[in-house]
Amino acid sequence: MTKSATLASEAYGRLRSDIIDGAIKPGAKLKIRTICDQYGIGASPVREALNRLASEGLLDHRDQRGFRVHSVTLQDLDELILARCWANEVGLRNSIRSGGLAWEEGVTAALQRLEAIPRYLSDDTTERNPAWEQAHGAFHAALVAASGSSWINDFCTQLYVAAQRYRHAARTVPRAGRNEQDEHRAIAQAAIARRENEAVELLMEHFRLTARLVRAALRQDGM
Amino acid sequence: MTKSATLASEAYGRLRSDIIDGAIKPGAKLKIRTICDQYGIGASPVREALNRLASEGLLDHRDQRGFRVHSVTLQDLDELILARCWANEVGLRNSIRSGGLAWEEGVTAALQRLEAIPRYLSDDTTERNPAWEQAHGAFHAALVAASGSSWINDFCTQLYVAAQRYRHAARTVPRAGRNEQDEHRAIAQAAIARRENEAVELLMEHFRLTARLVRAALRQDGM
DNA sequence: CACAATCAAAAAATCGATATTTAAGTTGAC
DNA sequence: GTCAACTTAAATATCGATTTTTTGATTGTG
Repeated sequence: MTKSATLASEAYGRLRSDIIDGAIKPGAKLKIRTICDQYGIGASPVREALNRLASEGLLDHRDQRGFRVHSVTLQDLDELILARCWANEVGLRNSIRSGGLAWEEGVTAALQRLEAIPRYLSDDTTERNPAWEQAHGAFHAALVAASGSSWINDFCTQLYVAAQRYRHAARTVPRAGRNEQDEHRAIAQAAIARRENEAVELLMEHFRLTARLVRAALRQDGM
Repeated sequence: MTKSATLASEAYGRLRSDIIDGAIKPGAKLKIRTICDQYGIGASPVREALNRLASEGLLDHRDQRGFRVHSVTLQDLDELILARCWANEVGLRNSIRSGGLAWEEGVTAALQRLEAIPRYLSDDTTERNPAWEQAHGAFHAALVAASGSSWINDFCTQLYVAAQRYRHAARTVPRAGRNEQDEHRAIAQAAIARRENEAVELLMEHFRLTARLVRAALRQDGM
């Protein structure tokens, strides 16, 4: 399934998933020895994986004191959303201005794939569908793909990952009659039609709505 | 001087400096064994350092094929400047709007420190002064310190480091009657006086001017 | 009772050796 | 002469053991 060329990369992938999914809880300490035992991998590869994750902001690292999962707080959420809105606004505006046919096709294709996949595995919204999450990330990446700067694109995906962690950290996010599919379609249509301000506004609202729901859920969980 | 708690962090710091300074050339391959011999450090810490640097975009890494310094190209420079302008624009605008006394003091202090340090060690602009470079980075960080999002701040410093590498890669950057000190002071004054648009415009021009000089120098060096 | 100093267990960091993989150079067939 | 298959040297990746540091508990002291 996940066939990485090196054990370090495999450990990186698995840890990353576990952190994003919330299987490893925010604030939790990652003891190297424990991970080695669980994954059946030596310390060196695990260590490399942890170092990479720390550079990406998923983990905190202090010399001689090990690694722990970056904690989730309401303030961090605000800071995250701020950065996310900024990066995606820049990325989307530039893509709309200078994106060519390839960009349009990318957005359309990503949207179709997203709509073809069920959001949850079962009906009761408890079991997330990894395939959907994958397609969702690809959709948001496609929107800003023609930003003109790979730095911006990388930032967007990095922020997307961080945000995903928050969504999953909030145990019970109320769906509140929300229809994400409609939002996605509206954003994509406005973008491809080159209605810049409308597209940006829709996308920002998309982020802010998610943020509001997550914030409420976090408060309820006493955080 | 550079007293790191762990060998991995020390290797990270030294490699980072060498890469930014251009002592290790863009595109060069980093053989782990060689680094171990040079630094007198084992493979594990070196490996960790390399992994961190790769996550930050200073190195390229492919499984089983080692690490090499991310190459410098004219296109990459363009992409870098674009991202840098956007990130710093939003950082500065937010700081000017919501920055308090602490922010003002930070900018003022950083400027004073910068002006007190000579740009070059000798008169002929060949030998850069590390202390100045340090203060220069601190100044630019201070400008955006009150952006309201640590993500944005981190991105700005990351982009600053990447840009520094380009400045150093261009062997002979003509000074062309430029007075950086004046530029810095003008930017700081406009920012603190809350003249938002003026400050942003000055900062952007500051970046673009550097970019033009570097681009010209790179072309001359046949790149 | 608070506080410092000491000690022991746990965890992080590091090293040296080994196993795998890639890259390069050589040979041989067509 | 070209290209493929083989061989060898170099480099990456990994493991297991050792060293160093931190943490938490315990003990003794003011």
